[in-house]
Amino acid sequence: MITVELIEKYGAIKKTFDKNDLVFEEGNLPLNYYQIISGEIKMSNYNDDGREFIQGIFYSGQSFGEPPLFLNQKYPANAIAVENAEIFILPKENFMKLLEENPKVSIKIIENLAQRLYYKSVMAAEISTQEPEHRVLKLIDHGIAYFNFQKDQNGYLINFTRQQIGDLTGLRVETVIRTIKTLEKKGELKIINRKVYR
Amino acid sequence: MITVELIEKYGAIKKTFDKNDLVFEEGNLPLNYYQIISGEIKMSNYNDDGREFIQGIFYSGQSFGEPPLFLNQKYPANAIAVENAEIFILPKENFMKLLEENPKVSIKIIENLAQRLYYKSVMAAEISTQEPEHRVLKLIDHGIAYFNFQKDQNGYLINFTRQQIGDLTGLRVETVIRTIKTLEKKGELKIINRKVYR
DNA sequence: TGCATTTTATGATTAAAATCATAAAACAAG
DNA sequence: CTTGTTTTATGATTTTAATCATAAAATGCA
Repeated sequence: MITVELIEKYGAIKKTFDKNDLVFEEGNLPLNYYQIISGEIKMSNYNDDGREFIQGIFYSGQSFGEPPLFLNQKYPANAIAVENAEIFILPKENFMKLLEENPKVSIKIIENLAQRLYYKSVMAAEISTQEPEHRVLKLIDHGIAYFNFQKDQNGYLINFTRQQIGDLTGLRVETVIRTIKTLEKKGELKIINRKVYR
Repeated sequence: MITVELIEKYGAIKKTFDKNDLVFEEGNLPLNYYQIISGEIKMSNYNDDGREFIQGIFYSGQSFGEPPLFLNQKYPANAIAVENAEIFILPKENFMKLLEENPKVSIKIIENLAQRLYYKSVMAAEISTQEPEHRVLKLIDHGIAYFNFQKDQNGYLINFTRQQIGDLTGLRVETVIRTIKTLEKKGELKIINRKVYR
């Protein structure tokens, strides 16, 4: 998103996070802009009985957690490292200064927020009105376009666990397992030693 | 929100829409920036068996439909006038020119997108993991802060129909009616001749 | 290499919201 | 004022995904 040169010029520091480390926590006020150098970060909520909902998964080069930063509101979700990660951390004031002095970065931020809003619009409609098969397929097809799924001779490898698919679509893991099997029977996707291809 | 002076300077035209008129349709490519002068617009989807999901409701002064405009993607939902409305329509090229030449407007757009992303994050988590009472209350409390609910001696008047609440939370109208009654019994809200107060 | 944990899997049962049916009250339009 | 439509309401029934229980396979790591 923001080039290494520019973000470092404004005083960003690099920080490493181990797997399962918390980057920030639901309810806290935002102090920084975060941009992933390497690794994988998920943003998620837990309801009262511990059930998780994954808001999104972010990869190298992507930023996350900006909306509350712009609004001075508390984080609505947690950010957790799914695997070891290295992240640029830029204090809010420096970030705002960077934006002011580099109007083109604003456009990048807008495009990024627009992309995420688009994803949320599509998935919100899916989750609230569509049945499991439709939801899972939509998530997978979105993932092919916007998450970093790799294509090989079997098609696109959907490298999410059944649990992750459930946490992204609001379904329980058993339902996802059964749904994926049904979708395979219908020829919508392939299962090759437990991995899902589309 | 772009000032009347500025938006007109860049060639926006005013257009009126009657109740139930379509402003744009799901699947079409965006050509314009839209900003409401007066009236009320809803963005919503219909699933295969006609069930509606309302993405958001927008009021005077607010803009809508920008994400696909920035991304050159098809609209993921329809925009429909809930009541007679007047809207500024600014062609994409003019809008982009306006943004380039007025960097402060970019910040406004960012804040607006951030706000909508925040709402979607909160509601997505609600819809996928919370039970009806929790969902309905969350929507109402969000509405008090961000939709234009009026306060009187009974509290905030939630001027949504039960059907609208259902379409915003992914619940059926009968479920909303029963849920609201339960919430009243629990003292979370008031029902005064069928109107809901909080 | 062995052991603990995670992931995938499947069957049986349950619970909760959707669906179906029906109607009264409120509101809007002519 | 009358009539048609929308909104709110309630009871009975059904459906579907969640839950519960259990286990094999795969993976991670000490």
